[in-house]
Amino acid sequence: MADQLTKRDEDYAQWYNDLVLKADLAEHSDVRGCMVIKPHGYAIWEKMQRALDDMFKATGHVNAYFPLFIPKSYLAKEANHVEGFAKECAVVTHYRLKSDPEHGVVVDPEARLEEELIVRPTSETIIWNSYRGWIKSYRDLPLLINQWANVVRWEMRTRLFLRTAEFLWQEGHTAHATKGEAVEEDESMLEVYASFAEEWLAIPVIKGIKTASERFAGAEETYCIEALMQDGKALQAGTSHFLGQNFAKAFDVLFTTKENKQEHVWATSWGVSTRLMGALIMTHSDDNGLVLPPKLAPIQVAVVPIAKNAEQLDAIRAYVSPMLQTLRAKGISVKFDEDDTKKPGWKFAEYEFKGCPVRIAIGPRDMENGTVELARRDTLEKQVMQMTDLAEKIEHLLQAIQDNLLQKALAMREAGTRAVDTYEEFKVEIEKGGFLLAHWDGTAETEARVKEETKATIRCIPLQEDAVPGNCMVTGNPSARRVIFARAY
RNA sequence: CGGGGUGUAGCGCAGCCCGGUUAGCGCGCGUCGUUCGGGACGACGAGGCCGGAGGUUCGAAUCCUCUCACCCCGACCA
Repeated sequence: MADQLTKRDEDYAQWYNDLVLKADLAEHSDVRGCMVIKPHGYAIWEKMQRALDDMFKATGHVNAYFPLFIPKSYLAKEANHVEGFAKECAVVTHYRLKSDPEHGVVVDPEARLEEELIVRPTSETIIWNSYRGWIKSYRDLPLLINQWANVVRWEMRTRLFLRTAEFLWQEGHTAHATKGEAVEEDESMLEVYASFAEEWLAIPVIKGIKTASERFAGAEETYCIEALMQDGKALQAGTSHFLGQNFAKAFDVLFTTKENKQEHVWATSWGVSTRLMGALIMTHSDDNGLVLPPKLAPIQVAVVPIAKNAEQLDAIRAYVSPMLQTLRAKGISVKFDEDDTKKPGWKFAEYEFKGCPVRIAIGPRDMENGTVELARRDTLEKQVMQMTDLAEKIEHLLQAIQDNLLQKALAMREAGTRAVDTYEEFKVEIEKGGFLLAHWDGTAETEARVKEETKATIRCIPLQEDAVPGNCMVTGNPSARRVIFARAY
């Protein structure tokens, strides 16, 4: 892995950006830090949304929608929360424009809002303000709500999908009668994210908890899934926060227990964003462009006819149409690309850029032989195949590609994960990228020092039950278990 | 907010130092023809207030002043 990575490392950002553009997923907007998600990119996101939404529904959650604007006073109610987000909030101060002879259209100074509105960077505050009115009794609990929305965080520097000023996400906000139930919800949603990442995105992830310094602003515990990208950097792919009673207290959300006592409810919030698109792109792509797991590919099979004229095209269409019908009947999305303004070679390259898992080419030669030429995107292998039972073979092939991508990504992560025991060794190894498993004394001081000196952060304290005690690589003090260090996006 | 850089056709750039024909090139775009099993080729064509304002000069993309915008490196971050 190391070789493969260092090749790309220096201009990985450029490589990534070019790839997003070539694959026609998204582009930078003229609006500062914002992104235009193009149809191909959005189609992938929609597939993710649908899959996740089904998983949320299956675990008892329902969708709702809350306002984009948050009164400043709401945001301020939870001290840690506002402190964490204050530096990156877009603020609405006026509600009207007026025309001005000299400057065209200007903000009407008369129309200043009495209380500024914050464009939501996340929705805990506005949601908990509503929950106060919804939760009165233990009979109202648990409250399990998800929202699909956009949020705005005024980031200094942005990168397509990975960090944009506005991004799309889902945020779940739940309320529970007991701490145990809330923690259980956090863990179960983390599990949903982890299995979604592996089964759909074909990205293996490590489940863990964040250290205090990496924790969500306002949370008592932050659970996360962490993935390793091809350039050796880590990416936080999803989070699930145990909010304790912090928001219930800040917003006076009390319920009556069976014993007729008043208690604050326990809260969780959890989310994944369009950043998953970035994870998807960085995990599987190669130098020929995007590589999509079949389950998320808007077009799973592209069929390219090779015809010199309209008659040949008609013949090819007749030749393949039974197979196309069989594929479609199996729920496989197929595109028969008869655009005659593009040449076959152009289309081959284009479908590769866009990550289409399976491509089929059919020309006169195939019609004579009863064959097609089939190319798979993950391995770039091409083979001539008989038409017999082709639809079944393709169905299995799509599954095989899905599995292969996960295995490849897993192998990459395993190759990039190693244990280090001394800080000297750590400093050398961190330059090569990857996940470094090392002992840590549990203090914020040590964590900050490592970050300062090596740019590596503790990605998470893994949840796996394989804790072996040792001594901190920096201070030599006792450590309960190895944690995962990496440089991160 | 610090430190660097760039603004010339839809995109990517050259020209600027050393002022002087009608401002170029590649990609893309349009028409026609030949092509079509891995991003075809030829011919013709369309497209520019050279980021903006002021100045110097007979003459400014080019020199000077101011201004605006964007990009990169830091601080911040899902």
